[in-house]
Amino acid sequence: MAGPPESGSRDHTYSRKQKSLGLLCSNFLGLYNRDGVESIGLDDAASKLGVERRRIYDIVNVLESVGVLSRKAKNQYTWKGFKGIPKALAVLREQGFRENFGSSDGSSRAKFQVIECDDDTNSIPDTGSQSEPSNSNASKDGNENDVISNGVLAENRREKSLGLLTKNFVKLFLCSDADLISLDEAAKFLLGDGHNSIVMRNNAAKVRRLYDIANVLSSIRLIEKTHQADTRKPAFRWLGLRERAEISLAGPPVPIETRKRTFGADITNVSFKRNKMDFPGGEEAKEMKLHAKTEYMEDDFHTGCLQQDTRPNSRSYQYGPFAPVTAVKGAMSEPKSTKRIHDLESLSSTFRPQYQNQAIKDLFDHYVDAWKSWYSEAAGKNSPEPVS
DNA sequence: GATTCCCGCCATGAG
DNA sequence: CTCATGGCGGGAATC
Repeated sequence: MAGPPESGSRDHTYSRKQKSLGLLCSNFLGLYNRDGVESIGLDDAASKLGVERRRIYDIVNVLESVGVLSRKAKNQYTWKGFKGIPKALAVLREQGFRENFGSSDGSSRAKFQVIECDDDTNSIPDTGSQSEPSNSNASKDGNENDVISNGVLAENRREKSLGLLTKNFVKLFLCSDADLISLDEAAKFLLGDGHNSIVMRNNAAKVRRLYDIANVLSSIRLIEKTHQADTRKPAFRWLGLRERAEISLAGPPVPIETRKRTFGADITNVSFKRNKMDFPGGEEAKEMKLHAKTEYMEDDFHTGCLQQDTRPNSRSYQYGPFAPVTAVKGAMSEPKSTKRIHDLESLSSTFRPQYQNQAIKDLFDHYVDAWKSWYSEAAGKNSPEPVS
């Protein structure tokens, strides 16, 4: 059973792309991105998609970082769908600013929270996500007996790399005005520092993770793989939530591979600095613009919002080289869910207090608004919006 | 030759 | 212990 599933045919067509994470992710979405789905079993996914679990972990980890999923229990994930993305992004953005992502501090060297990696001692004990300032497990020297042996610690332990890497990667886009980041730059930021030195070595090794992440995010269409216009250097372009709707609407199966630069018809692609980003360089390099890009979501909701699988026939996903595509946004034939809107009201008031930032608060209001119109438009669907 | 990145070994952690 | 999770990097397919 090991190895590729020999189809008993002269498969000179064997290609890695047929098994790429991106494609697998697309199939994954095709499988679960439809109404009624609310929980996902890893075994189920693995067997249905015909891959080993290991791969499912990869996908699920990055998807979770973007809010499409969330772990519920062992082997069980809660499906949130694309509608979970906006909130997740807002949170990431806030965190990003809270951290050092957007600071123009002269002596800021502590880039991200973790991930420094060097030759020796890989994987520094992560400082844990900044989920809550509550914990005070200062952990003095010596041995700290277990503190709160319930959950908290576990969560701390979790989130090692792929998930964290994904989050940081996304923050990079959200907290800067750059919509195009080259692979090199991203790697430099996520792996080490701008200091030219050792980093080079592990760089190559870690970059592999970047590819993994990029592939998954690409299939979600949050980003797109391209090249810098002038240089042929590979780069990632942030698409946010807009492209997605259009693509699926006009959505030909887009093989995720032949796309090279198919739709270069971007609107905001007019003039981007030909001189590389301001990332590399000296201390001044870290001056990312603080003006958050707020538009990355607003437009989306007006443009077409998030699409949901609405195929009446529930066509199955495919294993072939073609992405099944997450169907198109059609008309749901369900009665208006006025009730849903009501839920959102309370939902919003439930979440609102969480944000201290006025900006975020406003943003959130915007989402809620968008959600309302979206729901009343799409109606139907009986997934009980998982709170929190 | 350089990029891209799949495969799966095996460390680590939960139960 | 077993099983679930997921670093990590060798090395092969692609460019």
